[in-house]
Amino acid sequence: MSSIRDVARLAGVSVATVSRALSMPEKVSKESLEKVHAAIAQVGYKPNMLARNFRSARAYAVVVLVPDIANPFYSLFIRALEDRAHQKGYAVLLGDTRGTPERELEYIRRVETRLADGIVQLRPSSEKSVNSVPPGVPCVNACGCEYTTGPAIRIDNRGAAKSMVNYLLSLGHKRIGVISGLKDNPHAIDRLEGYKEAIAEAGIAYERDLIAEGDFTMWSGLNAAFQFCNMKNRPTAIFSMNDEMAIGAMQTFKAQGIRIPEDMSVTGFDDIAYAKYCDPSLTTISQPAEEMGKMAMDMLLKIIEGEPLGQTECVLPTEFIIRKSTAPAKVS
Amino acid sequence: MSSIRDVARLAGVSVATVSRALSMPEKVSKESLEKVHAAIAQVGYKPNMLARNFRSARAYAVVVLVPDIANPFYSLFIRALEDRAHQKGYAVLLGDTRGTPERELEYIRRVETRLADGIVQLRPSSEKSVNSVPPGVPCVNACGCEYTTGPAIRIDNRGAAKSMVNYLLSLGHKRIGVISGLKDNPHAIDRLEGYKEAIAEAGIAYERDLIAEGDFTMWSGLNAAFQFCNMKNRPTAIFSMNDEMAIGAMQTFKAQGIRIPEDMSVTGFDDIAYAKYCDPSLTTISQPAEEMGKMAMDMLLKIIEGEPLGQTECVLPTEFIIRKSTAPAKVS
DNA sequence: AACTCAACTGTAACCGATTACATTAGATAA
DNA sequence: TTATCTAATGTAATCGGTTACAGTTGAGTT
Repeated sequence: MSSIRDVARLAGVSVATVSRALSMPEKVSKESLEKVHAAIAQVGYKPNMLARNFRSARAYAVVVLVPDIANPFYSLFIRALEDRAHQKGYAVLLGDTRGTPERELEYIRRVETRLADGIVQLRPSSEKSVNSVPPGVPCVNACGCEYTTGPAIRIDNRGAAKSMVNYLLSLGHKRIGVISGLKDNPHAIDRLEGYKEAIAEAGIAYERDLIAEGDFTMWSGLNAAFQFCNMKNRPTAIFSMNDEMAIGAMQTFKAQGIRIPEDMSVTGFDDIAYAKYCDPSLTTISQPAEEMGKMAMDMLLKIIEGEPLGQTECVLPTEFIIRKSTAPAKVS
Repeated sequence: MSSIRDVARLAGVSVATVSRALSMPEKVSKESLEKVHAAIAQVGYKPNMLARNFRSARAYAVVVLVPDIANPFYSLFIRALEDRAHQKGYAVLLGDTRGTPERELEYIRRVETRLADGIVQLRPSSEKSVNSVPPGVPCVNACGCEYTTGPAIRIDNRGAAKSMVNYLLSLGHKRIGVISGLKDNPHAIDRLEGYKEAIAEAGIAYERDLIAEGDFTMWSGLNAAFQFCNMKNRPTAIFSMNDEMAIGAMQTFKAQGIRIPEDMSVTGFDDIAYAKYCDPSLTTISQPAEEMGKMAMDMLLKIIEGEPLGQTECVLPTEFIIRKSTAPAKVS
């Protein structure tokens, strides 16, 4: 493999001239430039970026810590993140943690050992979080919650949940079931707050039985729905904390002969691609996944490059999307 | 930031001893080991992996070139790939190409400039492919086609397609429509071959009108289905070349009052998570995405580390999954 | 006592780029 | 003519590890 010295020798110039020809050509005479380019072409020289990065003490790479890349909301976010990173000359190291603290730590260590310059965390980290990112490690939280500390890009989970529940209330629903994420998941906490606020303002008492716990997978939504099917006093609407669980729940309801939306309204959260095409299409909240990905990357790069960031927290607007899975409550 | 020399000075040993204490502790005396570890703890030393990688001329990273990470089949594959890479101490650089040749080239260049040690290509590269990976760049093709050159992990697309069409034929269907990928997509080519073989063996003539072209997105499947709805002599079954298009097509059919599977059987390909939960659940072919991800990584690492690989092409078995979207043809 | 050997340690070269600093040549000004 | 300046170039240090090689020590052998 040819190095800058081979090129210099062949071109009859010094290594400094070759280096300058590549990074600041305006400082090099036309003749030298030509000789250098000819030599580069002749030996097929490709600069060793590993050496360059080592010298500049920058990896030009960032880690994206994600609980599960197969989750469509995350993959949309990551696609936008990668796009922006690429524009800025950074690589994206995929860190699929599968929710295990060890793997999170290993990826955080990658930054400490200089293999990456910073981290975008998609895992919702709360105060209670075990592995907090050590100080000095550039980090941006995306998809965080209200209690997230440090730079963050997020949505108003509580407000969005509240508006969704208010919508169901406005359709005449009085008993509204919830399919939640894991109890200690910060998103689940914030969204449940929104639910509680909405029903409280409508003068409806909070019933613990109406909350079914899932884990954001379709399968868990499918199971959670059974809890409602077998109830003596069944809710007439379900607020699911993401689309996948809502889609799973709709399968269960349909299989049990419960029609959607005639007998049961179902709502989701995220607006994944499939929400539009499932049967019936899903009323949901759209998160600006791509916008969030871009902003998270921009914010992280500012931190890495030592630029001041205007605001450390950025709350992006959500969009309310009404489709066919919701209808007015039947008058009984 | 502390370097190995700081640690050596503090511990009262040489840099070589510190280095050895970390990478081959059995070669270092107990006393030195203790002094070194104490010094490391005291100054909070973290080795600079950028320097290590530079010295060893290895990035310990691989690029995964993927047309679209938001595609659920790809994200499953990548999750398994990342898992294996992580086990072996390699990072995964995400290269979402969005199908543009420039971005493919830029990621290939990352390997040439030593920022990565090899490439796993998910983009189906055929002979005609514009940007072939230059010789000397370790590369494994995953999800390739029959004409893929070089090391490859793939499935028998033609055989799988043929068995699916044979199944539809066995249900009594005579007119079987196809929702294809883009005409020049290698998967689409192989799978169409399988379709043609199956109907030819059943003595059915190939009709160009029965082939609708999509692009593997749900939206394109939705559109393609209209082509069949408006036909005077409608097919009674549709072989879609992936699940997403099949799901899109089912939406169209249902919206047009065509019942599935009573009036129309629909089949998919890939067995993505939604295939099981959509309505009706989809008869499809399951690709071993995770197995493929692992094998692709193993194969690439062998190439990178110069080990001989037994076979350069590995064809993995698919699984035929019958669900509720297919039924016998109505006797007319 | 002299020799051999193993275990451990230290010195310094090395990887391939970048870049501070020194040097040279040629143009311009005094 | 000499001083001054600019543009172009070269020399060599540098980044932080790894590792070849040489050296030291002490135990075991003859």
